Order: sequence, then structure tokens, then C-alpha cells
Amino acid sequence: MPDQAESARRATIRDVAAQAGVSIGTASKALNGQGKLRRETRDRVAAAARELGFAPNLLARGLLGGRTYTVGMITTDSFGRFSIPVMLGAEDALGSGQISVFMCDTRDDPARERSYVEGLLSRRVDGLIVTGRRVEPRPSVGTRLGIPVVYAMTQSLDSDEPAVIPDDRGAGQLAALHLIGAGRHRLGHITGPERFLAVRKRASGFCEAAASAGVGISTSDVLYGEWSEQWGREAARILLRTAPDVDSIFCGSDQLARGVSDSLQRMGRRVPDDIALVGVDNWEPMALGADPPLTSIDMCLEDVGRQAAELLLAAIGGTPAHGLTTVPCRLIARASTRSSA
Amino acid sequence: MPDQAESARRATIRDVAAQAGVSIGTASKALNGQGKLRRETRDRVAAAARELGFAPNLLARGLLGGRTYTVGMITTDSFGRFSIPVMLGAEDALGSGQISVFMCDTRDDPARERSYVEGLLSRRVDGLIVTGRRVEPRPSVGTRLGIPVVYAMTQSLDSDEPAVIPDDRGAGQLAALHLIGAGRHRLGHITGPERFLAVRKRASGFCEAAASAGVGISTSDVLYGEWSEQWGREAARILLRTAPDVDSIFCGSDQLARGVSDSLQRMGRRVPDDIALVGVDNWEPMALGADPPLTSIDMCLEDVGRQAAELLLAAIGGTPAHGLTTVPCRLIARASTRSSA
DNA sequence: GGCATCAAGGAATAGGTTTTCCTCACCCTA
DNA sequence: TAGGGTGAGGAAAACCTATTCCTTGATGCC
Repeated sequence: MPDQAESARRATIRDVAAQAGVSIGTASKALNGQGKLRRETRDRVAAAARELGFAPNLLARGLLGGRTYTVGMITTDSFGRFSIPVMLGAEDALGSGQISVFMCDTRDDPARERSYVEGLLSRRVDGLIVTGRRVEPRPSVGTRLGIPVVYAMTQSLDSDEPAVIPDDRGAGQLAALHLIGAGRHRLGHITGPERFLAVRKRASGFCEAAASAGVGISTSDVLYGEWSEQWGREAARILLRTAPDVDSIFCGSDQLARGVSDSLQRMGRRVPDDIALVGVDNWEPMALGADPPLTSIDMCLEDVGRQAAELLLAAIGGTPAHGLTTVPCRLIARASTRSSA
Repeated sequence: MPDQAESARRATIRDVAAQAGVSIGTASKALNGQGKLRRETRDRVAAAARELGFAPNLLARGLLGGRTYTVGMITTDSFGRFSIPVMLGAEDALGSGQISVFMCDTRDDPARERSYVEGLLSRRVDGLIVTGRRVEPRPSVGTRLGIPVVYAMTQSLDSDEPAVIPDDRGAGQLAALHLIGAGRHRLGHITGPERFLAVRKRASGFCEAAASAGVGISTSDVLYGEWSEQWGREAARILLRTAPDVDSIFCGSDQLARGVSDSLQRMGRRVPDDIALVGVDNWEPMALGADPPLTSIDMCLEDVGRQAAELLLAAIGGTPAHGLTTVPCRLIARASTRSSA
């Protein structure tokens, strides 16, 4: 393959046709395996294309075919920790099918979002993926765009629009079962702001699973606060005061778990011997950096992204989806819940 | 503005022209403020466009004009912690000029990279930004692509190609001056693998600045290791053994600094009273979550991205850049270096 | 030998926009 | 009144590709 382009102007199919001594139409057929052509002609065209470093102009193709093999991705949280893996998974599902992704960060500004959507529509993307910070429902990006839209890690207030989110309730259950399975019976839960839907779902999943295993913790025992290590430290002190015999804590994020771990150890409790800890996010720099490393629930965000992309592809292909799809979480066991036996 | 599209087919300029009772060419001129048209005609066309929710097909425009107002962004580190802010800054500089960004993650796989570049070229992007994990030089993505390329947070082995990177040497100097300015005189440096160019540059900047302030630390005293909290903990123990009177440590990342801080405090040293700590990255979840919060050097990655994008725009506009551009870092002072007075 | 069939490839069209060049009518001046 | 200038807008080319329809020559069959 000679170096990509002749630097000046990219070769067009017209150049290829001329070089191969055939018409444009014939060249097109040869390159796309269409029509009735002699073997030798195909080869000649292929050789010319190779020689000229020809690559079809996808703009022209898109203009003609009505499909651009391009999708838009809109994120509201500055490519944050959540939307990135989602993007990664989506890119994975799309990229392998030769679809390119336009990325747009709205910074949570509706006006900016509107203008991005306009731009994407003008570029004739085949579909849209909308991803957000957390799982809270948000205003629809538009229901009559003429192209399919899938939400990932967030949902539209118009609840019929397809959305893919992690199974937060399942995350809570997973945590409870893991802790109980490790022989813990006095559970605590320290988590983020109660206004987050995901927070409430996890808490209820956790409490329910505990209850049905005969271990008592009610949602009113849950400690809600900010998403900060600072709150983790503080909450640990509070919890130890109100429930000094606690032997395990489920933390709503790895950051919280770090704070909790730190605080507990300063208060002389050993992790996991005295108190076991489970975090959420499986955010490796946090979870692995902790001492001891944190058991954490991975929300499989890449799967969320992948599934969203697959739903989008199906919709583009004519099979739209509706409503919510949840993706199961996975618990990654590490030293912070190692059996104290 | 009536709801975006008529759901079925997007309105074209032909529809607008028909509705306004003018020819296509006239409609185009009216919408773009070109040509000689009566005021009333322009208004009529504008009204029709609004009514039909017309937005020009950017594919067609790109096909015709040779410019797509689109750039490709290639990252090698899975949208990691470094390339994201860079992307953000770039998107900032580009987005406000109505340029859309194709995002591609190569996962460090040259074959994948090649195929992405092909795809972007086929989509006739106007330029390329290549961003990487750290600042190490990498093989060129191609020097005869026919479109300008700018590297950000990484450089091409072909050193003439334009690249924008943070001023790592300056980061080291900043750290040294800050610590010395806070009255510290026995400096240590714990950092990442010596094979990283950025690591060596920071170390030499740090040692030089210290030397020229009359404080002795040689590059041979630097502790090199992995980029992990674990290494931070271990290195702190080593350092305290070999230099028990150290009163300040410059850490090559916030993660390292977290490990160091943790380890020091377990060994009974107070931060910052006994030992002051400076990290690098200003990675907020890490730096703010630490106790005490970490002073850290912000590499202003968004500025790196912004500048790269600006260079790219200039190159697209006909004024290509060459060689290295460095972006200054900024020290964010927090409690870990609060004067012990 | 005439006709249908078939292989091979050319010509033309569509897709949506911008831009250049034309046309047409009108007014002004010599 | 002829010629030129001008204001307003139309027609058509150009961008590049894929596809549909045609043409051409050759072959096979009755």
C-alpha cells in the first residue's frame, strides 16, 4: 500500500476508472462486487484503486444512500467517570461495524444540547445515544427527530423511549448476599444523596435481600450524604457510635468506601477482620489503591454502552426498542471482604 | 420553531424553494446572505425554512466545498484520565466554531488505529488530533495524509510534527519552589517509572530548581517505581529509612501521594506539620479525598487540548505549526503543604 | 438465418447544496 | 431611441458515488 494520499487531492473513483480504462460505473461495480464483470476487469480496477490509494468518499455515499454510518453521542457530564466506559462499550459495538461516533459534551446546558442535536441532525447521523451522569430521568432530547435515540445510564422522562441502565437494585442485593455469605450479620449502609434514584434502589435492594436472609437492616438505618470521601469518614464515625457492633458496611461508591476504610482503621477497627467493606463502581484506581483493596460492585458500564449501541443499531435497522433495559452488575471480591476465618 | 422534522423525510432546500416560490439557487442565496436579492424575498425564504424546520444537509455541503467542518480525534488510552480533559478542551475550542468531533479509541492497537485513520480520511475530516496516555513519543500516524495532524499529550517520533504537551520540567520546578517557599529544605521525590520521559523531566526540573535555591537533592536520590498507591506506601517507608529527616516530598502523581500520605501517617508522621506533600495531576477525587487534601500540580490538560485544537484550526486554515508547544502547569495549594508555622 | 439470451460494460440519474454565469426587465443617459 | 448599467432571480455545473437502465456484441437454439 503506497502512502495514503497523493497529498494534493484525494483520488476519486473517476481517477481509478481512468487509470483502469473503464467507466465510472464499472469501476464502482468492480470495487463493490456488484454487477456482471469479467474477472480480469475487477482485478484491473482493484489494482488501480490500490495504486492510487483510493478510498471512497463517504460523504457522497451517505448523500446517495441516505445512511451515513455515523451516530451521535451526547453526554451531559463532561466525559466523566460514568459516561466514558459507556462510550467505550458503545464505540466497541459500533466501531467494529464500521460506524463512526460523533461525540458531544453538553455540560448540562440545554441550549448547548439543542445546538449539538441540530448539528448532528444536519450531519445526518443515523441515530443518537444519550448518556448521563447517573441514572436520573431527564427531559427527552426530542421525540420527533426522525432518527432513533437510545438513552444509556440515564432515561428519558418520556418513559417509552428506550434506555439501558445498570441494575441498581441487583447491586444492593449482590452486596447483601456477599456479606451474609461471608458470615456477616450486622450490616450497615453508607451511601450518597437520597434524591438519587440509583441510591434509593440500591438501598432497597440491599435491605430487602438482607431481610429475606433473616438479617435485619431497615432503610431507615441507611446513612445518606454526599458523594465524598469526607462523608465516608464522617459516616463511619456516626455508624460506629450508633451501631458499635456492626461487622460489615456496604458503601454506595468506592470513594465513600475509601473514606470509611480510612476512618475505621484510625478508630482501631481492622478491615476486613472486624468490619468488611463493599464499595460500588469498581473504580480501579480507588478500589485497588485502598489498603486493603476493596471488594466492589462493577456496574459493567461497558456492557451498558454496548447494549445501548446494539439497541440503536437494531432501531436503525428497523426494529425499535421501548422502555427500560437493565444490565446486571457483578461483584468483584477483594481483600476488604476476605473471610475473617 | 415547530418540532424539528416532519418525522418522515427531512426538508431539503428544494422544499424551501418551492414553498417560497423561488428557485433553489435563490433559496440558497437567501439563506446564506449571498447574491442580490430583495429584502422581501429573503424574508419569505427564511420564513419557509423556519416553517419546514429546514437544516442544510452538511454532507452535501461538505461534498461540494471540500471542507466538512469535522475533525477526527484519536486516543490510545481508552479515554483515560489524561485524554479526556484534552478532548474536553479540544471540543471546547472546536465546538464553539461549529466543528464536530469524531472520536476513536485505538486501544493501543496499530491495526485498529490504521483502520480508524482510513475511516476518518474516507469521511473527509478536515484534520486530526492524536492524543495519548502520557507524553512519550509514538510512531507518526502518517505524514502524507493530506490533512493536518496535531499531537496532544503525546508526540510523534517524527519530531517536526506539531505537538502540544504540558511543561513537565516546569512542573518539577513549581513543586520545588513551592516547598522551599514554604520553608522546607530536605526534599524527597517519589515518582513513576524512569522510562517515562515526563518522569525524567519532572525530576530534573525539581532537582535543578532545588539546587539553584541552594537545597541539595540529586536525581540519584529520586525513588522510581510504579504508578500505584502501593508503591507510594512502600517508597515512603524506604525514604524514611534512608533520609529520616526529610521534611517534604514531591510525588509524581496524586495516587502516589495518597499512598505516601497514608504510609507516613501510619508511621506517626504528621502531614503537613512534619512532612509536606505535593502531588501531580490535580485529580480531584484523589486530591480532595485525601486527608489532609493534597496540594497538587495541575497539568492544565484542557489547555493542552484547547491549544492543540487551535493549532489544528490554524493548520486547516493554511498556517501549519511545527515542533513542540509546551503548556505551563499550575500549582493548586491545599492543606498538605500548609505552612507549619 | 433469425431470434432470444446473455455477458460485459457504458450512460445517465439521483442525492442536496453552492456558486458561477445568464437572462430579463427596467431605468438612465447620450 | 439605442446602448449600457443594474437589480433580481433563474439555470446549470460541480462535488462523488451507487444503481438502474441501455447498448453492444456474441452465442445458442429452432
